[in-house]
Amino acid sequence: MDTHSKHLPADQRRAVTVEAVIELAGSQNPSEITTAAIAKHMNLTQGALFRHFPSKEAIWQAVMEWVAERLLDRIDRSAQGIESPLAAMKAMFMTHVEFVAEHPGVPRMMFGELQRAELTPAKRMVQTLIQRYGERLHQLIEKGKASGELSAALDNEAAATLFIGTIQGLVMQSLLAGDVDRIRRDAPRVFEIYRRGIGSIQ
Amino acid sequence: MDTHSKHLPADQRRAVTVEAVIELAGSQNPSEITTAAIAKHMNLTQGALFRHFPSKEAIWQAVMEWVAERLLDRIDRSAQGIESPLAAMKAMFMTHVEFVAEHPGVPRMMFGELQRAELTPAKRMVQTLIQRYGERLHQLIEKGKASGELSAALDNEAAATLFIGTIQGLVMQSLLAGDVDRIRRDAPRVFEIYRRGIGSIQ
DNA sequence: TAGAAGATAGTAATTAATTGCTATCTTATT
DNA sequence: AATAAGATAGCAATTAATTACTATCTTCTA
Repeated sequence: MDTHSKHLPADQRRAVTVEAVIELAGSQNPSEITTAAIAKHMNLTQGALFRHFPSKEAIWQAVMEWVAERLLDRIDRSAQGIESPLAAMKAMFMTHVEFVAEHPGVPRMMFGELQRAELTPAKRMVQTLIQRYGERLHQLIEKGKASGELSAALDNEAAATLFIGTIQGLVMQSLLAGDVDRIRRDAPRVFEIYRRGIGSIQ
Repeated sequence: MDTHSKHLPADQRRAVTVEAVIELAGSQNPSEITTAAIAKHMNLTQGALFRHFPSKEAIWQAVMEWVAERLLDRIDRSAQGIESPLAAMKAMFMTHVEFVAEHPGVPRMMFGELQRAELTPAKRMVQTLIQRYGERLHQLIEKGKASGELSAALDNEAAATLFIGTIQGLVMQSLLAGDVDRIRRDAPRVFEIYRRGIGSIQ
């Protein structure tokens, strides 16, 4: 890779663009990322971006597709082959946290996208991502109840909400502290409380 | 209120402005609220706003001051006189949730402000608000450990992070569902899991 | 296989629209 | 009448998108 030719095939250029946005979102407010900033970060002129995307909105959609694909794939693989539902949930949690620590702009972009009044393609993508995420959680929770690892009286929806909220809380703390690595350090400690909250035994 | 006179004293006009922003943030992306939209929502011309605020940044600072003042006051009063630390925490939680349900734009503005790269006055205000919020939590947690209501092995910081994250998760769910009232309905269910997570007994 | 022809990708400059802010004039209140 | 508050109109800067032109790569034919 890194052929020093400035000309890249369209699909590669699109991939580089997505990566550029995700990198930028790690260090600045996602809603303030301009097409000029994106282009500059990838050593391209602003106008050239529109050779590969019809609009800025389309860029954001591509970014969210990238996120949804990668995140779901990674959490699926992390839980695979783990017999205990609780252990699988912890693996999912840690993998998600690792993903977020690698790409701190991602959760902030997602939250920002959800805020939009209009139902943009990117927002719809975030919605289906979280929906699919929730399906994974519900399956594990049900399995956990059946195996007795999770409290039989557990409220499934609330447990799923709190699972995701826990990560959101970690993101918020890292924003407060201005320290991304804090997420990795705090994640196991916070999950331990969550685990006690949903588990059947102490 | 609602004196139909168009001329308002400066302090009242500032108060109305803050309320307008908070209302708008409840139904649209806070980062996309323009001074023109604020003015329109309060039946004023855009330029007139700058008679009362030196800059847009100053408006946001005023909003955050309003939020910090009200929120801290309400959670303080809600916990006052409650002997049990756990019960006090629940009261705080429910009061906070009620505040958020009344002003759904508030948590989204706060999160959005934390994302900014620059340290704006509004961002600084959010930081101190959350810091003070954390102090309240730490006190209650310590008291809860002493009284035996909370697990002695509980990780204070993690418990505080999760407390706020829990609310953030509820906000996210309401954004997904496009239904603010959902927050009120889900809050007790989610808190119950949190309570199990930090409590000493089942 | 050489090279013309076409397709693809990039540049630089420009445009239309938006936005925060200001200067000037008008109206209302006390 | 004096002053505070608001309306109107406009400026300067920013931003997404477009356009005319150029550079580079690919493919097909002689």
